[in-house]
Amino acid sequence: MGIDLETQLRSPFFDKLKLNAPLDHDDERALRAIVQPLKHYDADTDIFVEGDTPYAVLAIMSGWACRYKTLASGKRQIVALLLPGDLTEPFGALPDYVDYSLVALTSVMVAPIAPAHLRHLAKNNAHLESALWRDLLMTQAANYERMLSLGRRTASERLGHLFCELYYRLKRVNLVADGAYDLPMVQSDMADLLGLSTVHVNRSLQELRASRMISLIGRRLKILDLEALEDASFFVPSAFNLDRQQSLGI
Amino acid sequence: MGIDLETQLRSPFFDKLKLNAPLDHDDERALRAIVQPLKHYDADTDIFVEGDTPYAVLAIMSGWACRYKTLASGKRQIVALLLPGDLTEPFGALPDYVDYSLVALTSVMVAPIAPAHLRHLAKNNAHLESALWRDLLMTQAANYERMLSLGRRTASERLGHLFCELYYRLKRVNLVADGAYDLPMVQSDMADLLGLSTVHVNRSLQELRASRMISLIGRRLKILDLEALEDASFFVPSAFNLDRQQSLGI
DNA sequence: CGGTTGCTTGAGATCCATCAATAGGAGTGG
DNA sequence: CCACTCCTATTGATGGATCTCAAGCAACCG
Repeated sequence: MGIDLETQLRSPFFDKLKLNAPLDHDDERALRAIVQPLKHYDADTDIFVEGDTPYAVLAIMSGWACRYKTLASGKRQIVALLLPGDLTEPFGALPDYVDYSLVALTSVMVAPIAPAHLRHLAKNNAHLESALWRDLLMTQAANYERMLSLGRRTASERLGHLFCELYYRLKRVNLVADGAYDLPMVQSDMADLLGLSTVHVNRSLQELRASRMISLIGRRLKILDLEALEDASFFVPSAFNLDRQQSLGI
Repeated sequence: MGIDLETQLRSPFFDKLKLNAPLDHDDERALRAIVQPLKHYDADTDIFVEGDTPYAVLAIMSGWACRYKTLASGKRQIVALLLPGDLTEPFGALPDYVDYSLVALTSVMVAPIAPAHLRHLAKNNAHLESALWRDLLMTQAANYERMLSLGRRTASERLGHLFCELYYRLKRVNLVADGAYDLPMVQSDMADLLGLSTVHVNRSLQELRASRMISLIGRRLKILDLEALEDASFFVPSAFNLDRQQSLGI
């Protein structure tokens, strides 16, 4: 219950929930009470792998992680990017075993939470319940958008769309400054996320740079012309912003 | 409360939930009590379209529907197939508006359910709660598999994988007889689902027929060699069967 | 019957993958 | 501080998977 934990929990996870429903200090305290001691994972280490039984739902406190699946042929597909504030699983349940792997893309701090505790909390706190469901719906919406990218967008559209998505998701948790954010992925990661080859990611990246919509130097991505990028990649911000009202559909 | 409604609700939706947790007649009755009058949609009619506010979570009682998104360029991507027993949305929440459309692929009967009622029911019935969450996890698993297909499987692998997926999903609700099931999709639907062109779906279909793994005549698909088809399309049944135990991960 | 819808086939174009090689850091050890 | 290695980014050349365009054909239907 020290300042340390409080500071860390206050950060992205609770902040993001607060965008979904009016939560006050009591809600925050209730949530904090069920968080287990934070855990740390080094970059490029597995959090769990295919076949594991997850020990808790993890709230990402800092750093990036991703969920991926592999084919027997060796091909890899990243199916979700987990950013600060994200939950690794739906808040109310844990599978007995997972059919995918979770890996830390950077050094990561996570807050393990027992889904049974979260469900219990939600049962007695309508605002929190609403916020958690809303978060789940947004995650689903992002999944559908990714399918649309994989199935129907061209390579540079996929890249552009990804950068827009990250822009909005990171802005929600205050990780965007001056239109720029850290992008701790190598090109082969982007390839596995977007269903492309590394070489082609490289070339598409150059297109986006050439048309002056983004700059990517080191691990820093800057969006130079958001509107143009959105148009070019068929990005619709509203597809991610489900939180128009506070109601939860009776 | 007539026999009619009882018979229909007993069918796929409740049956599928029963596979996830031990539910008895009382659970069934409680569930039936919150179902609103069934609604019917003709084939090829919209259930709702982008921008609509959904009036309820719909349990598909019979027939097929699908969720799709479109790009400004006109390209279409089906992001989910909704089969008998499926819920159109996560059981606990409804978005204020949807960024996709829902269309009936065949004549469809749906049971509208208010998520607030479903949540309330779940709060007082641990088995039902468990079954609903488990169902949600399975839906998620199917989504991840679809991403893997779209990103990393070849055309005929995608088709083969789809037929395996449908085989297992339909078997759960007793819609498979003698290794065969009705497939009420035209080739352009499959194309939009798998991120391919209609022409290429046609050609890949011929490959699968030539290798004697399936037969597709009229709207009836028969799996001739399940094992071969699974191997050829990197299908892993366990990726869809999350229901190994009855626990729900504390 | 004419019209529509879905399936099939051919030919050519395009996007993207694969293979292979080079180059630029960043770290490491001597 | 240099030699070495590893990792990532980059570039070129080639091939292949898939798309697009276009046409023909069968089944169905009012």
